[in-house]
Amino acid sequence: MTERASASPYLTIKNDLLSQIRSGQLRPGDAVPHEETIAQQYGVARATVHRAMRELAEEGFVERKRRAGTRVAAVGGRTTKVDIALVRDEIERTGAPYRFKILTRNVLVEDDFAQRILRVSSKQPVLYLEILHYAGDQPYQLEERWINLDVVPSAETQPFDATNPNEWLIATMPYAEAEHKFSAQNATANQAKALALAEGDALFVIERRTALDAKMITYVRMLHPGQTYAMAATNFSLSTKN
Amino acid sequence: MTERASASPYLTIKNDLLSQIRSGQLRPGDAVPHEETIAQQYGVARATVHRAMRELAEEGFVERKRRAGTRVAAVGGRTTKVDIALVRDEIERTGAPYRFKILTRNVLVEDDFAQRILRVSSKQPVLYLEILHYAGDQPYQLEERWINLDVVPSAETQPFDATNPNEWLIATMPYAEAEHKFSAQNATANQAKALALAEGDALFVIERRTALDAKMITYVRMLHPGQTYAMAATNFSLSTKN
DNA sequence: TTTAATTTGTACGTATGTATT
DNA sequence: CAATACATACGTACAAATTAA
Repeated sequence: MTERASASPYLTIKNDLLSQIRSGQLRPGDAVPHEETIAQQYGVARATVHRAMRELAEEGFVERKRRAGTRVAAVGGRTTKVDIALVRDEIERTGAPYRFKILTRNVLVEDDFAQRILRVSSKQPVLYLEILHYAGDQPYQLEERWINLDVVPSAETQPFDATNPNEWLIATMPYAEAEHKFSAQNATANQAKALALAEGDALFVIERRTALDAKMITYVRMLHPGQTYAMAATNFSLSTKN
Repeated sequence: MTERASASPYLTIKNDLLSQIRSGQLRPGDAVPHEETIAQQYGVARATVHRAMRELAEEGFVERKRRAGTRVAAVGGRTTKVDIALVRDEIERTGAPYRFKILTRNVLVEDDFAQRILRVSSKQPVLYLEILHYAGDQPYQLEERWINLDVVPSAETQPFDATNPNEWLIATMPYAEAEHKFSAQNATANQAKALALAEGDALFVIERRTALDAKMITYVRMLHPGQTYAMAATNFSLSTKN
């Protein structure tokens, strides 16, 4: 009930192999026939088979080695993809109106934590912000953000009234590299108050460090009520489209 | 300071474009030259350029439409990859010896929650397990697992003494499809006791539903102390190897 | 509405490079 | 050192989608 309409030959081959792997006809460790062999079976060029196999390898289903050939991968852990959407999109997708409020805003100099996390020297100023994002009247996310003013000096005078800091930063430095971490924390008194929770309630925390050219741009903690928030991982699956 | 040793032409092109996007020479919405144009610039075949562009599109950096051409993607949210390793691997990687203990084991019939979560009818039995995974003497993960005995009847008589249920299931049904969810919860009294925490402490929870051919195989909750556990997301980045 | 032009998407067959046995 | 099987590349061809005339 899965594989239908396999338009292009390379997708047909890819899906056929995937079915065999899933159904257990091909078990982990088993050898997959050579590209040339498969090409002849299907009456296609080797390049076509190659593409199917390359994608299966990228998605972790098979392992390929020159001379040794292709084998079904030993399973082990799983890899999933996670989308970290813009808060605004996330909220608006639920139908609720989005708004945000800046709770705290100040420039830190000689602040130990800021210096360490943004890897700046003691003289360099860092902008610290606390922002609360609402879904309608419900607090949805509390954002704690540090911005390296050495790299983005214009942030210091930005009003952040129409556009929130995250979206402003993205517009300013679109393709910086990001690194994420997920964890769980008990809400501090302050955090609980902002999010309308009780102190100690579990928070789902996303941390992000953003850098460009080895220079840290910003570090942000996004805190969500653990009861209501859950992050779904889109599962690697059968190759439907392309 | 990133692109060096760009072996193959297609990687050279891919990295060059990526640098231009990151540096801001190409901004979101900007048009990228046609494959043919780039091919001539680099003196390569169009297929070579095509591969570079296709991968950039897969990774979300550009958007391509026939006839309309290729443009740098409007940024929006970010996508990261998350590895959910086997507990044993995760623990052994820290250097600590791994062991596990089955705390609870019973067969549920007519259990509302089990029926709903595994989508089974009221007559079908479900195996319920609570397993504690240790890193040395420290409890590392509390696992709550439901197994659909209709699909995997042999689980009922499995001793699970040498191999833990997760690894046994993977060996039995290697390439089932999985769906993950991450969240934060406060520890119940029982959970806290098992994990040597205080009641109410924040837990980082990974939930997984595994299915094969539209039949649910197992549902599992993996609970971790929020203080010590953190999940890192490997960031999509500059195309280094292949 | 139909038709043509453009640009990406896939495929073919061949050739050569490269890691591994 | 040779043989093997994957990895990349070339040039050409045609299909499919989309825009413009």
